[in-house]
Amino acid sequence: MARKTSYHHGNLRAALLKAALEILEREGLAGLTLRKVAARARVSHAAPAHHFPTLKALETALATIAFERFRDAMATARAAAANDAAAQISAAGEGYLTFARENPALFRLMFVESQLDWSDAALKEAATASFQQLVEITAPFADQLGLASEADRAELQRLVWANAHGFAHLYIDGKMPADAKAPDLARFLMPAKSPPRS
Amino acid sequence: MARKTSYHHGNLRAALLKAALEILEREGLAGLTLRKVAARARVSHAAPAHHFPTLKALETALATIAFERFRDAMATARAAAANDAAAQISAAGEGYLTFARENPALFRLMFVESQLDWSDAALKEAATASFQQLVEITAPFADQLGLASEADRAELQRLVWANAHGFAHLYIDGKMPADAKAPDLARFLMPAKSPPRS
DNA sequence: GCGATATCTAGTCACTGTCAAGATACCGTT
DNA sequence: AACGGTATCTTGACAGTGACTAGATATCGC
Repeated sequence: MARKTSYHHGNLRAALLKAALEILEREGLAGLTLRKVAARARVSHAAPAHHFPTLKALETALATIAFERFRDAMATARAAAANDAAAQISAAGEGYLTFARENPALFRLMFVESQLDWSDAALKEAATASFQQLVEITAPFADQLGLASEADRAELQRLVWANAHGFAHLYIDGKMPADAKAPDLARFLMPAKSPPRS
Repeated sequence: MARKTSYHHGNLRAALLKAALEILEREGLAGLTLRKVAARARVSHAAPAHHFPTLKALETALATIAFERFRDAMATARAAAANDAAAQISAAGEGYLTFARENPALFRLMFVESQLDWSDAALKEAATASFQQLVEITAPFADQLGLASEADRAELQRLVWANAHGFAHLYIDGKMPADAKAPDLARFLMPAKSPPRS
């Protein structure tokens, strides 16, 4: 129950996270400060300390939420796509990019290692669950390409991830035209199905 | 002439850049502050202002230097490789990754758009020269793959870049095992020459 | 109902980037 | 050769930051 009476907020932790997400969206990663978060939650500058002892702790909690949304974005895109290896690869890539495009500040926060506390169990779990999406779609893709050895399958795994991750980064850094689409790996790797010969 | 006499430094601008690069290497991007740079150059905290009116200006100058080294890293790797499309693609990717691995803080600085002044001509030129390396190697690669349309060639271009960029980012963020190698695009896209069938 | 504890406020500290004012050395003109 | 203008550097200040301490207030267990 959010109480207006005073002093005790009711659910300050949630309110701080909400305020932080709003600031992140409006001002970007550089604009995120503990004091602004506190002010936006109508609370003194030292109030967050009890819920998030340090800025890094707040950012870690934010990243955990972000990884959950990130996973959902990929899962939603996959669910809307056909259930074959190529379509799933493309869909997951789309989900990856969509999340980055709609939440550039969050995306950056998630992937600047030194800024987060990776000893936090919740963060590790959320991140692992996200990346698991990529593992799931790569296996049938590798089968279809006839990759047998673990080394080859691992390399394909890295390729799938690097492609999605790299394009997302380049896109939010303004290095790609606004209407550029993510490279479709399936299209290049499975020429038998849809050869890029235009 | 670096003069020790006092007051006038001699070549403070260069000394500041040198100090900044050292701090970047030792303490990472978050540890880079104007005051630390000034202190390391044995100069008062406001001395940098005349050479770099703002922190962003210093970072822009650093990024310009970084892009030049970045281009050199790729050029060196390419020069040491065979002169065929596949080898050049792999070599450029190696150079890309090597630079990121050896200069993670610089690499991050180069690719956080909001932190740099992209209206700066020198920065834009250095960055363009770097990316030109990728354009050069992609053309013969596209020829060899039989890609004719501009759309297909552009998509291959994005794929080459995204793969290198994404792997580099994931690597310096600790998302890849220390001994992981960058995915070899040529190996996957030209199965006739070296099929990944292990 | 009452005390222990969780939660929040107020004040402070060192550090940051930036600005203003003044001191010092250099450089071109005469 | 001297002198004035200018570029360079120092000192001092200000607001904003994360983090810490001490104290005020509300909630919860008993």
